[in-house]
Amino acid sequence: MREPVPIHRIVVEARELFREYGYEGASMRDLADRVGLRPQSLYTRFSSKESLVREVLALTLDDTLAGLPDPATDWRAAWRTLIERIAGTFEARGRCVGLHLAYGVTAQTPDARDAVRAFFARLRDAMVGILEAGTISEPASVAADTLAQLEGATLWITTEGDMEPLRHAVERALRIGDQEGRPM
Amino acid sequence: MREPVPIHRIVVEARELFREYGYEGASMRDLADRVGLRPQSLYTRFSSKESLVREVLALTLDDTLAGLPDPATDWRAAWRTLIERIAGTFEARGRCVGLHLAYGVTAQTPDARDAVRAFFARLRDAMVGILEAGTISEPASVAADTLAQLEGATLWITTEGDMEPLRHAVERALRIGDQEGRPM
DNA sequence: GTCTATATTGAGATAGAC
DNA sequence: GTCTATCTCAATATAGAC
Repeated sequence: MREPVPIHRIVVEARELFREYGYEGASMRDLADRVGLRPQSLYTRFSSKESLVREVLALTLDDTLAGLPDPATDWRAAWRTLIERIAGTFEARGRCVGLHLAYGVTAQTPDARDAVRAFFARLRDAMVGILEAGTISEPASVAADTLAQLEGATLWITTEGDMEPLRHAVERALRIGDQEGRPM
Repeated sequence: MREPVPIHRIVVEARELFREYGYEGASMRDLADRVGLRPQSLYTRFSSKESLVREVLALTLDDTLAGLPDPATDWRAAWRTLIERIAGTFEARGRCVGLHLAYGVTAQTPDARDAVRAFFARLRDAMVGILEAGTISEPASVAADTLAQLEGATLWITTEGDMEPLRHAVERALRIGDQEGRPM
């Protein structure tokens, strides 16, 4: 009798594969190899490869938002922590699993597509909540723009290993609210 | 005797497939169906699926840069035309084939990876040339940041159909040089 | 929960006729 | 340049024993 592989471990490894290889490029075989199982055994834990997308993004959203400083107490601390968590992952891993999946899921995988949409909507909504606590004007627009700028900067990490655009995006994000009304 | 399929047509269709489905998700079978050939026939025109990446990106770079206004004469016209070409494609197609390939090519496809690197480097260099004609400070940094912001905005087009972040990125790009020294 | 065995499908690619 | 025929491999997924 061997120890069952913890489900959390499987999802973490699936995330690495989706981030690096995308939805189509990641295989159940590769995932099985990483966790020391036969590919068939994964199907007793997950009904399909597609269903893994929701699990991966739920874990990622939790990693990103869990234990943030309370925006009502110190919105700047909450904002800074969130931005640095996102950017920190991009620096460490070189790219964003959510963006790779956003581009990679299609009409053939509607459940995965819905999970991706929900992931980014919730992330943006969390950002909006923080910006509202800081009485930033047009928080929905600022949140979407900020996330887009962080995501876009991963282009240069993945192609050239250049972190500068990401750092610039972080600096712009952290300057939000310094002087309301300043053109961005 | 039937008319041979023009090679340009094959590359254009391959671009559509790579943009929508990524490198792994696009198949030679799908491409053959689109151009009315058997999959095997594609191999008399292209040595491999991987080699299509370079063709697709060469065509895209040409589409993007051909016939731009001369920066030496009117750098703002050149800049505006270039930004609007890039953003126009993103609006029309919903996403960027270069970004999808940047995330999708791996160490297993080194030639494709190199083609992607070269594509973005040349695009950035073209932007740098225009900004230099406008005596914009730190042109390399501004070019990379601008392209990153346009690319990142496609996240919201692909997930929610929201064009606003892209339009904001365009507005920021077109404001470059309005007053040198202004914080971005 | 994991295994062996297997089904099914589709991928990229090559050989040789026309 | 395109075709038919074929090769080889890997993908997702299921059935049933332990």
